[in-house]
Amino acid sequence: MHFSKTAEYAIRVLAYLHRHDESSHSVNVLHQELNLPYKYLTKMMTELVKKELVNATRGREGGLSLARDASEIYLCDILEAIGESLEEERCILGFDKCDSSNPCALHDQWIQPKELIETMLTTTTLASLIQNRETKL
Amino acid sequence: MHFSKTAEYAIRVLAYLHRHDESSHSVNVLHQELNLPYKYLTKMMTELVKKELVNATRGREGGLSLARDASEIYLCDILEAIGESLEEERCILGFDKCDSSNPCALHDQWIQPKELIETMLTTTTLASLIQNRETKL
DNA sequence: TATAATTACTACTATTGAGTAGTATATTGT
DNA sequence: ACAATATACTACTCAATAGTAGTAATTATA
Repeated sequence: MHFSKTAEYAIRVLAYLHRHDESSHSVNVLHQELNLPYKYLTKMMTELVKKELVNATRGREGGLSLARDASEIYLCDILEAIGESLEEERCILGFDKCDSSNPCALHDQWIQPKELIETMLTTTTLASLIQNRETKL
Repeated sequence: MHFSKTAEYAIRVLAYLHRHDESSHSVNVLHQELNLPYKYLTKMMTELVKKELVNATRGREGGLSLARDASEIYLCDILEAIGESLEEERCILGFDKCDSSNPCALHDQWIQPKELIETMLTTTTLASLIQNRETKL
């Protein structure tokens, strides 16, 4: 019941790019500032570029920056981009079809936590993440 | 953001044992009734026996049954038994120390969903799972 | 006592997520 | 032009979860 490493990394990197959006940043800088594995990051960032969440410019003085306004990048967009969509329909016990008219044994108990998680992921933007105070990235 | 297969299987099996607690049931029966992989089940059940959630009797006419009253087996006990404890302290972004005085960027947003999940897992018992209506296992 | 039915044990294979290595390609400053 | 600094690509290794195979140990019943 937690995010994948990749999800952790992606959220932290994108939040960093927003918090320091005065310029672009190389993978090497992100690697050092956020203490994330360099090679793994390059791969992940290439993916985020393909999914059009991030702009990349090659060559000397190149680097990475957000492709959209931070107020328009939702956490669910990030998960989607790394191939971990919300799976809103997925049953908590793994059944193919599970709804209130044909529920699994855990259906009722899972409704509330599930909805809070979904609300959190679909309403939280990168911009809202860092507005109030200094937090760890 | 979902349970492991092992967690799904364990919850379903234990709920089944409760729902049909007039007798014990062999792994073979559980395998057929719940459509779970036989060999994988034997391994998992052996583990649940060691963790004293399940009683096993060997030999002909043997089988498996709940070791405690279903009203005293909480979902978090099941997760604990299969080696997936709640990790209440674990930070959603993976930081070692993360609390309200030194929060990660997602700390505030994660508090509510996290608490609802924990409440669900620490208050839901096997007995409460199946009391009202017929649900899928 | 032999047999069938059962759990328990040891040791594999398969798949996936995480991480590494090496190199090709692009861009900019000198 | 060239060197330095970037991203992009291909192909690995490593670790954990999921699942399989074979067999040993146990026990009730015929």
